[in-house]
Amino acid sequence: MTTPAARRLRADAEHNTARILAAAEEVLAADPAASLERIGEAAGLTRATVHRRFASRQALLDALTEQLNQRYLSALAQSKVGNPPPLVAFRRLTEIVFDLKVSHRYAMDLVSAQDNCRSALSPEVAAGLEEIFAQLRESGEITATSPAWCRQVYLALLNEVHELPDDTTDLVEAGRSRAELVVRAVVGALGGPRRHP
Amino acid sequence: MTTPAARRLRADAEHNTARILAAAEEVLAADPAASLERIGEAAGLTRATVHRRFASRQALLDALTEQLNQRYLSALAQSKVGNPPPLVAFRRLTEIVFDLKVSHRYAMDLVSAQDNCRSALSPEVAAGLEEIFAQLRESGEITATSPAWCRQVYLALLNEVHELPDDTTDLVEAGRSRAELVVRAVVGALGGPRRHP
DNA sequence: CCTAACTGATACACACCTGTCGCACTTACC
DNA sequence: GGTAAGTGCGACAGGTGTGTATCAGTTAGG
Repeated sequence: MTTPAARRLRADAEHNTARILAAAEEVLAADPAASLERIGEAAGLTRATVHRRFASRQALLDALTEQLNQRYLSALAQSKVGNPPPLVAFRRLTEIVFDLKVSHRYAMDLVSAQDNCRSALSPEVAAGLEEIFAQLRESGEITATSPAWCRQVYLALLNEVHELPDDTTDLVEAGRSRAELVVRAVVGALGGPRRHP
Repeated sequence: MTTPAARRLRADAEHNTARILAAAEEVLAADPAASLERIGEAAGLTRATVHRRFASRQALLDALTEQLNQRYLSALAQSKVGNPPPLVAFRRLTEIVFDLKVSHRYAMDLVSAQDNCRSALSPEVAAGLEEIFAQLRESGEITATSPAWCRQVYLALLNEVHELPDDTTDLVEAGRSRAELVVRAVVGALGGPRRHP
């Protein structure tokens, strides 16, 4: 419903909707309470045009979350090409999603922030993540069983690594990328080498 | 500066400031954009009175963060009585802070949400946490070295456990409290039994 | 090239929040 | 019990964001 698509938009109009979404992501990441005026300005458009593409502020936000869910799905698909071992797939996914975190910070916060015990994460994405963690568990990488717990820990640590200051002493220690740091932390948090006898 | 204290308030007035703070926590936790009117209403007071106690909305928010920082300090002190081993102190701290998370959810989000790479967490609290993690590292419980990383991972996982749905399958598995779950996850994430050779 | 689609500009109505008064009334506290 | 402090009520001014509408000008696309 976010994209009525009753009739196809003209090419430039469709291009502008993309610019609005990009501008919204950029502006709202800096200030979640930014007005539609500032978003339009950042997109090089007028507030009126923003309203023409998105009936309300909420509609714009919904479009942002939908866009992010699409990229999530794409990331999940990409991580599974070639049927790699679970840990490799997980690492691939983390690298892609980490880039998403950089370019879609606000949308990710929006999706994670549930209003009433309800996450905006699409069921398909949730299922994809659940599958990843199920495979990690089957191959003995983790021991945690609750899909919700695995998912939340993953997204939370991803978030923290992204907001980590630039004195990356821990990264130097590990000598790897930030994605690798996330993978290790998540695996550790979810019971890597099971420690309770 | 949050509490001018030029002259002591009358007893009932001071009592009302506490009610305002409590109401603010409750209302803002449900809706971070709630108006001062609704906060006053929840406190059984008028908006005018809220303005009398707190010059501006920002002043009220500052008072909330200051209050939370005080409770943080208290929690840190409580966790260290009797000079327990680091892991025990850490577990105690987690239990207390977990209760804080329940009763001061909005304030904790407020403190964690840095506006410009700047956390509202008081330096004293940050130092206290750093000390805890330093002791955990010295006793071999964790391997991570960056204080910021440890702190962020800790608060993030605490947050996720709190927002965990009620189907606590993982808790049943562990057979322990939620605080115990946090402790294990944090220790695991921060390199419990060091895994890289 | 010509029409339909799209945009910019502007204005309006509406709603909400903030901050500040002033005044009558109630309450705490010496 | 009397005084000063505190509160409720109402009102006002100022600001900001939202959503809608109109109209003239520009651009895409058959």
